[in-house]
Amino acid sequence: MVLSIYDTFSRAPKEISSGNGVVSMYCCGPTVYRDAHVGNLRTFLLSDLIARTIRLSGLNVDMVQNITDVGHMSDDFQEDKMLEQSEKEKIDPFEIARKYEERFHHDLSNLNIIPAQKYPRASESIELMHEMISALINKGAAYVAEDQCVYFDAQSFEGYGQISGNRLDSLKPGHKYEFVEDGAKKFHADWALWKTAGNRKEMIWDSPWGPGFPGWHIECSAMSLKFLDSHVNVHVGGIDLRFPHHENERAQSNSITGTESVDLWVHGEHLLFEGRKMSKSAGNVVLLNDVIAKGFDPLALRLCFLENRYRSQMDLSWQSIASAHDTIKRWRSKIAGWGLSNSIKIDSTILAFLENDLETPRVITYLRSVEKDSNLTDAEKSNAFLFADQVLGLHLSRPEKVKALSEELNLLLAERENARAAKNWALSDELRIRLESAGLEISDSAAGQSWSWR
RNA sequence: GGUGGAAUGGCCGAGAGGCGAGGCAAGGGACUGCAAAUCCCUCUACACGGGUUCAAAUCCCGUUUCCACCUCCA
Repeated sequence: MVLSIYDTFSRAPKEISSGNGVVSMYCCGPTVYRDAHVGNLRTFLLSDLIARTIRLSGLNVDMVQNITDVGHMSDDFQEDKMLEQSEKEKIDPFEIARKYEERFHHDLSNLNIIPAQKYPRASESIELMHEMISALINKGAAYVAEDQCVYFDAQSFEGYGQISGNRLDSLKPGHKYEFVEDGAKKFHADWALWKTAGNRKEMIWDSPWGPGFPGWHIECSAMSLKFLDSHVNVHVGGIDLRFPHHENERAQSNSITGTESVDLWVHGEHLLFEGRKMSKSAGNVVLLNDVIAKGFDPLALRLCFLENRYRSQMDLSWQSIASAHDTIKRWRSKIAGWGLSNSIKIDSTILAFLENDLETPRVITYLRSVEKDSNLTDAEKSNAFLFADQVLGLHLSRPEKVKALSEELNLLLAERENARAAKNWALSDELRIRLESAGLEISDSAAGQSWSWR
């Protein structure tokens, strides 16, 4: 068996394909002008789940994720997101890019996401894009307009819109935004491959069409074809990218290769936070660092995502993160008690759930039932959890990290032990409150007082 | 207007023709000096109207509501 995933293009589950036992994957990466929020991270986790499941089935994965550090325009179409942020922070745009790129990798690591093989940067792939744009012009799929920009000719690509279901003739120009007819494009659905510099002074490159900068969609085509040998087995991205980004990417890539360049399009649904879309204006943008700052294990967020289907919108809340945090803690402690084995046996039930369109919610439910099943031995329970954890990635075999206690807390603990020995309950309770507010969890049993970090 | 989804108990959410997931919250109990943690128990739902079927939350038709995308949002 191999993994089947729902394919947006054919609207049905489809088995993943591979060449020589290696599955090529491309995942649309971040635009590094700000921190990734937990919604972005959900999509990045999706590619990790796919890659881990593929590996569990015995195949290899070659994954590429781009870093967009130029060409992604702000909502008003006027300014590059990078330059806008550069203006705000008074830092060079490339420094901005490296800063947020670094933080992006840090977030991935905190979420226990296995790194891709390559993270090519748009700003370092300009030559690649030039080559592709030239090739598209030669094939008659793109044209240089009067405004010195190069546009893709949407009508040249038969089957434009098949991923999203949109049709060129029913796409209304400018429905969402006020449509500004600049006269340069031949058709309203055409998009820019290369934009002329105009007044722009930073982040511009020379090109056969004059100084300028690349459009957003061309980078993914250029990088995916270059670094994955002209064919992508699995393409991953957020649902919002289905149209127009992936539609345009497909048109570009297929025009170059003359074939269907992507086998399987996977889209992750969006995340709401406490019932609302995360947005700056709503003030409910949550970062992984916010989760960590509240004292939660970042992997609690991972568990929250795993408990929901990747294709469903989900509603995240602080309560669900807190609950996931406790669950992971309990599992780690139980697994430590059951004992770890150095050889993990295949659990075909779990594998079947995963290979059937990444049914991680079922895996979690199954694990909860294993946890409670008194007919299973400790070794069997431990094996089920550790097998699943190869994909779940919750570090379930890791003993709870023990932060060193400060001297002050040590003294308080000793003091409380004495108070308990003297049956001075009032003092003992008061000390417990102080210890708990410092983040400790105190438990008393016949064996005496013990503690752990919350 | 076009396109892609969704509607399940106080909340979050799996399930996709038959035997009522699970979690959180709440209430009760065990344990405890009292707690915390843990364990046990309780609480029972599928938007509306038709249809198909022995049987529908699940399939079909219609309605309503919600979300997303519509030309540079993960």
